[in-house]
Amino acid sequence: MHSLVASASPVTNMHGLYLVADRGLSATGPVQHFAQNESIFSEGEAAEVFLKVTSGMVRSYRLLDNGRRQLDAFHAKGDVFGLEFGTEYNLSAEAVCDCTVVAYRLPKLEAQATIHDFLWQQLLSYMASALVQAKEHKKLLASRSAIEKIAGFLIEQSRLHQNGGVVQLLMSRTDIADYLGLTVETVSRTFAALKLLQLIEFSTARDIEIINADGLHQLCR
Amino acid sequence: MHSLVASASPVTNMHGLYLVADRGLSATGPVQHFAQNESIFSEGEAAEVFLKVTSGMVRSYRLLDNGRRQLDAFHAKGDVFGLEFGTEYNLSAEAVCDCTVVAYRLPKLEAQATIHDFLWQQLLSYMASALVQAKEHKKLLASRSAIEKIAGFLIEQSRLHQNGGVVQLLMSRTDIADYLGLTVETVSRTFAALKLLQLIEFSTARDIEIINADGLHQLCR
DNA sequence: CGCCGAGTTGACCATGTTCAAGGTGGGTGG
DNA sequence: CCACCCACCTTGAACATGGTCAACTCGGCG
Repeated sequence: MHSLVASASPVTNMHGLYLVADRGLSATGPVQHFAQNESIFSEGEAAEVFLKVTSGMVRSYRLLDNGRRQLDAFHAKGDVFGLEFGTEYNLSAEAVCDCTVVAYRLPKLEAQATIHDFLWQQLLSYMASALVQAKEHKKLLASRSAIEKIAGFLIEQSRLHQNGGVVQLLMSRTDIADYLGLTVETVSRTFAALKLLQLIEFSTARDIEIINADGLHQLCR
Repeated sequence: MHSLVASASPVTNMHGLYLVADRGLSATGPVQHFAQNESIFSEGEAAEVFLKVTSGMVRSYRLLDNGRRQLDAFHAKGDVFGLEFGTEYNLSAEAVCDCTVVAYRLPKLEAQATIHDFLWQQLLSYMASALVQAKEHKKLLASRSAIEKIAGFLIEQSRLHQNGGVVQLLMSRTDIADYLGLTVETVSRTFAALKLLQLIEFSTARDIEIINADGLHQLCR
């Protein structure tokens, strides 16, 4: 389903909607580079552009009054982020690792009449991708145990960053914790538990080898 | 923000997008009625139409292999649901209480060229609403304690179903539990705790009077 | 070498789940 | 009209899980 939405060639479905890839949008400038942990935009800033990841990974998050941080999403290559429906960004975005992004600007209000069908389709496609991602994330957040969340998270990541059976995690344990609503300690312990169960293997903390994919799937149901 | 998206008159924002209410869609038939707990559609069925609530409330949910149920959303009057980007519904939908809905069908593939701008805007608006709702839901699911979740849930509900300071909950404790990733027992105990803290009051389980709204807001941060 | 951030591990404690039992209220049938 | 039922809600006690606090390891880097 996700691949459908992100597909480069037009595809259709029962509702008759085409979902297409980049057409009708022009970048506002060259590709921008951001160093690890560098801020891309912050909550409350004027949302003048939206962005697409061309390499690396971006996290968008919200800081709560109580000092906790909630990660809303990880954005990998090809993902669009910062597309807002208010005048300001309602999340902050930072580079998870060194990364590059392109910025886009929508046609101005007065030019709205000239927005073409394929641009609407384009926007709709971005929204649909975001919605699918949000639903996946909700599935993880609603799990009742840490082991289900981490198993689900690893499966999610393995779909994106699989290099010959090894999943390259670009984010820190803290990032994972804030994404799943857990603490760093629990994340760490749960990775250890999965290793004990012989479902995964790892020498370095961020290169996870999936030994038993079926077992992982069983956990996250 | 939510009100912006659902607004009946066109509004604009920094990105220059109009978000509009119903235009360009025709219902496939008369308003349909569903009795409490009646199924509207099920996961896996062909997604031939999408629907809008005209009265009452609908829940969409997913059943997991382990027997648990995850509520994806409550849909109140005006909310659109069942708008899929695959050929089948990926959730099931049921009436929370007696309710009425209208069904819509998108123009067929061959007629796609005739989809007008305002229809694209319309669809985009639905997607945006769904995305905003999903983000709110994620905020609740990521909370670390039951009391934060319930407080946030009550605030969410009070924005929809406030009748003179009293929030009318249309759904059961079980529904709330499955929506927040808790057990019925915890939901019940947490309502009792909020009552003890003098933040809410209730004689019947589903008519919740909010005594101290500020206190509730403080809890969910 | 020493520092520092990231990750891990342990012990203790708070919170939520589980299992079990009891209330409560609306609806039905005698 | 009352008695009964059943679904829904509440409450209690024991237990499991994850959070908290603290110490320790590891690897990179000046």
